Amino acid sequence: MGLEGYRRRVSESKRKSIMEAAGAEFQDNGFTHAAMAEIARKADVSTATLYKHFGSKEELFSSIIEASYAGIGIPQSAAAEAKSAKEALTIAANDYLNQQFGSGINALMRAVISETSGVPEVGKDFLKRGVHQRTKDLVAYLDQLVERNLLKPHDTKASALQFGGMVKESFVWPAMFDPNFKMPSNKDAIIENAVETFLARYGA
Amino acid sequence: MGLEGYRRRVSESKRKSIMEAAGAEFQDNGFTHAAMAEIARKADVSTATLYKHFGSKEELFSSIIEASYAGIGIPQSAAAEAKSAKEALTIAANDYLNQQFGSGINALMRAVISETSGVPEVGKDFLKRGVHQRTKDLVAYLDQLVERNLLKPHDTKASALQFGGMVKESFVWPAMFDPNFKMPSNKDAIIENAVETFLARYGA
Amino acid sequence: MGLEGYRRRVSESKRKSIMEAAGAEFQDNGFTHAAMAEIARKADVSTATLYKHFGSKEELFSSIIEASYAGIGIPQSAAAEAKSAKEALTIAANDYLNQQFGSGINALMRAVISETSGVPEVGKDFLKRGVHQRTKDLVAYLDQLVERNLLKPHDTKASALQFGGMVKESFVWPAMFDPNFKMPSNKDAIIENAVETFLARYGA
Amino acid sequence: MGLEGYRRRVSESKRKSIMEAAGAEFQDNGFTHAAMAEIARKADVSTATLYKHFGSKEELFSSIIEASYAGIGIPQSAAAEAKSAKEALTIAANDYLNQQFGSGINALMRAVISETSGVPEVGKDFLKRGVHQRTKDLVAYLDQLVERNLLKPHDTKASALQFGGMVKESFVWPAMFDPNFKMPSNKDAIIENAVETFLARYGA
DNA sequence: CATGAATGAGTATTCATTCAT
DNA sequence: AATGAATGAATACTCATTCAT
Repeated sequence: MGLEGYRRRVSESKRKSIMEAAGAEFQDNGFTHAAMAEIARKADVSTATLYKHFGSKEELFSSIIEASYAGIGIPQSAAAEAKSAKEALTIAANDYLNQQFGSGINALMRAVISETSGVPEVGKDFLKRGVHQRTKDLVAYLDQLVERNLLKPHDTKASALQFGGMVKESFVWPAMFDPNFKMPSNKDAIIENAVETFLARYGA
Repeated sequence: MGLEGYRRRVSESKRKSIMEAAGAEFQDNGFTHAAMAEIARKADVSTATLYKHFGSKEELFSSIIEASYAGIGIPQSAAAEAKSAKEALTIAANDYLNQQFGSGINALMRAVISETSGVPEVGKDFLKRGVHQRTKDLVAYLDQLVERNLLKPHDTKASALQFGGMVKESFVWPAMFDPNFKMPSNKDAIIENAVETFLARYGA
Repeated sequence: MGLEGYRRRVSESKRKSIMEAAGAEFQDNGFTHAAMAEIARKADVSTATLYKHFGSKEELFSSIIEASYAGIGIPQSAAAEAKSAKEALTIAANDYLNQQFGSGINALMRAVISETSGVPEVGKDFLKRGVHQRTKDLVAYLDQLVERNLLKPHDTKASALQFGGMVKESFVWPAMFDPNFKMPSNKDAIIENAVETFLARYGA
Repeated sequence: MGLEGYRRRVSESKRKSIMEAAGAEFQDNGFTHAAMAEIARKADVSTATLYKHFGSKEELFSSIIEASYAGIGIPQSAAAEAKSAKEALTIAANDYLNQQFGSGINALMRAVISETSGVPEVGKDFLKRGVHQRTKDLVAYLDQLVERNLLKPHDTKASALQFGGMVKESFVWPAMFDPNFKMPSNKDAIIENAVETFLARYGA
């Protein structure tokens, strides 16, 4: 019984270090230019071990993408606790951006977009499980605010896209074209401004 | 004299056919997976001729990108002629989307984003001469509307980004992840909704 | 005592299942393309156990080849009991072909031939213990027929090769180049014809 | 016009050296263990040039096989000029063996047999265009001898196989299992013996 | 000026064998 | 004695770019 446990521990540790190495490599070089040998080297395993864990480069990439979804989402409790719609929306925007910029998701998005011509499923999958899922989270978040009468009743599916679009435009979009993009110093002002436009129409 | 003229014409005709071939190839396959040999074949020239005209794949790509900017922009006259801010904004949004989807710019954007890790200049250049330029156009457009008192005086640099973000979110962003993305049937409603949110804050 | 016996039985049973799995794999895929991991999987043992029993792929292959010799040979009694040389030779030819096609020897022969460049000993061994041995059997068989005055006295070492060659030419040789080779419908006629040519010279 | 001619000459010379190198490599190592990089090295070209000439390893192999057929066959004139059936058959057997052993066909046959499990078409093709073709040549040869009344009228399709089988048995068959197989010193006696058995039945 | 054959560097994947438990 | 995870060496094929004519 110690044997199995030992093996599992070792195996999981290797798997983890592979995923870390692969995440870094894919973020740095995109899918096509990432090299399996380099990932193996970074993870300190042989290429054969790499292939034992992940049957192909595509499979490894998918795992990385999938892992990047995990733990993402706006904590819905924030909507319940915020004192005002403005506060709630500011929190949501900041959470979103922190996740986007903190977990290398920007770079992964670029990698996914790169492969979209060649392997459309990857892009569609990402859209569904990543992008759309986050929008749904935001919709639920807004629904709470409506329920608390902090926002007017309205089509939150549409307004969530508007709010998301306004926030992305100044941060995520430029980051797609510039890997060295840094958060602008007036980040808070931009967010506040977007919140105000949103509230001008949907505020209670 | 006549000889030179002949040569120039031949050369320009080759250059043109190369650019057409390259544009198609880059749109179809992205930068990395586009093959110089295939571009030469499509353009009916030798690879050596290709390299006589464009020193490298990157240079050829940049030329394609640059050409894609030309003829792009919202006709500013529309702002002057529109009867209402609503009409003007609706026209602007539609013009933007028609250009984006009609000239293969979506596919080129994906290609640019793909190469951003490897060749950051291309991305920055695109951002500056493509994305930002179009935003500036929109700012000028909004300024006209302010001047005509169809919009409140306000920071049009900020509001242009908000309007652009709301429009892109539902159309351009999904297209980045799905090369087969088609305009949704409720396109007009989405645009109208964005316009209304915009006017809720900035309308005169 | 009981423990040892148990262990031996288990070990022998594993060895047997390994050999069965290996035989099938080598026949299907030849030596080079047979995979040790697949043999282990089929035999339901670990690769390490496989290597405990057979030190290397070559050794395992040799064991398979060796086992394929066992039980092969023309029952010499047939020569004593046959009423005529014709009958005896027909029986010999049929026995030979039944063994060749019935025990997967054709496929193993292909496998041996494949490895002859890389591992010449395997080929030589097969030649000596397989091919030549069967010729010797046939020589002894013919000698009996000579002794019974059903054949003229003659150099049976030479004539055995001639008879074997005539039989192989139409059956074994094509099977070497075609793994799906099926016995032709006129098999009996071909054998009879070979027997007659043989008897034209060596018949009593 | 000199340009095209020059290029063709260079190209053909490269192609020739590739085929020589490939022939040697395939003969030495069989198909699977032959390495494209090694062939390129031997031929003093880059691997890319190799692939310009031959699209894949399989294609290269097929070309080698095909080339090995060319120039093979018994000169039919020998049948017309020989004074006796014995002389004609002896010539035929010797021609056959000289070609078989002189042009590396033995080694190529081993290579073909090796790939038969994995790629059955290669084996079938070889059987049809190599083995069967040579048998047909022999049939035509025998038919001439029948016409000249040096052989009895008979089924030459069947007898050709018998003669071929007797000759192969002592020379080609052992060579399949032993790459270092050398012609035995009593080669002439073996051939003579086969001829005599043949003539015992089919001689005029 | 145009050609296209040649280059060489770069990469995903497989498999016999070993070794810590 | 048995396991199965880990190894590392080996290999076909592609593509941007150059150069002799």
